[in-house]
Amino acid sequence: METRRDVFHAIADPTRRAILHMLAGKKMNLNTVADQFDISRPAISRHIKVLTECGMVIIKQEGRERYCIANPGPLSEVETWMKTYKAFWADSLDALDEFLKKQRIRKK
Amino acid sequence: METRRDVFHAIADPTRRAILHMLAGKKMNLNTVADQFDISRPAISRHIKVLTECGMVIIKQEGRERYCIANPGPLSEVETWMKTYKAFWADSLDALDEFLKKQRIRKK
DNA sequence: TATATACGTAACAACATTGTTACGCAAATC
DNA sequence: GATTTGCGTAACAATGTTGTTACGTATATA
Repeated sequence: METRRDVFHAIADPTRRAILHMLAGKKMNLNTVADQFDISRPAISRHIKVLTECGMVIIKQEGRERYCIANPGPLSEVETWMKTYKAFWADSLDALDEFLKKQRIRKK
Repeated sequence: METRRDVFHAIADPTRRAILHMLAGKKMNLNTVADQFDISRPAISRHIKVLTECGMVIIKQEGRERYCIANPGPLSEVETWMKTYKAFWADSLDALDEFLKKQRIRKK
């Protein structure tokens, strides 16, 4: 049991994915982001904090404004993880296939 | 605030990723999986339940044994999600680039 | 200088997650 | 039939997460 703040954890939350969605293509400041959601600004603030902690969002301070800029970079970790096991999983899929075939036969 | 049991949530936990790692390439029954971890069998049981709920693991009952088979299929959702925003994120990267350039200039 | 704006953050409540032990039940084995 | 094995699950404690309101602080503006 420990606090986990990596990319996998960051993108696990639908609100955070929605925030990333909004930031994709245009930088926005926090209040503009918060206006699009029904939840409070502090809640959004902490979601964005989680995103910055794993590098998915970078904050650009400009006077009293803080622009949020999406950074897909850390997603490569997720991509790598998926790629790494795809070859192994192919074997699993064989086993799964075999299993499903047997099931189909049983149902006949 | 709601219970979320999708692929994103499933792979967010390192223990579950480790379980998927173990299952990649060979089906195993629950006790065999649990033996590899320091945490209790019921805990593993529930992790696997989360994985089955999102389709990442499929259970093949054989007598009193229940083989766990990894299924990478649902990961396509993650892949699709990443691909969808890559084009948009390119723009974000431009903004990020610009920001970093300005920072570099400032530091001179 | 007074005020509005754009945040961060502390303090709290509600709920989710993750672990534990204890128990139950069905399949295999004796 | 009694025991062992493989597993699910209930009940509980500890901790994490996510939301809220209330407040503080720095920057822009009147």
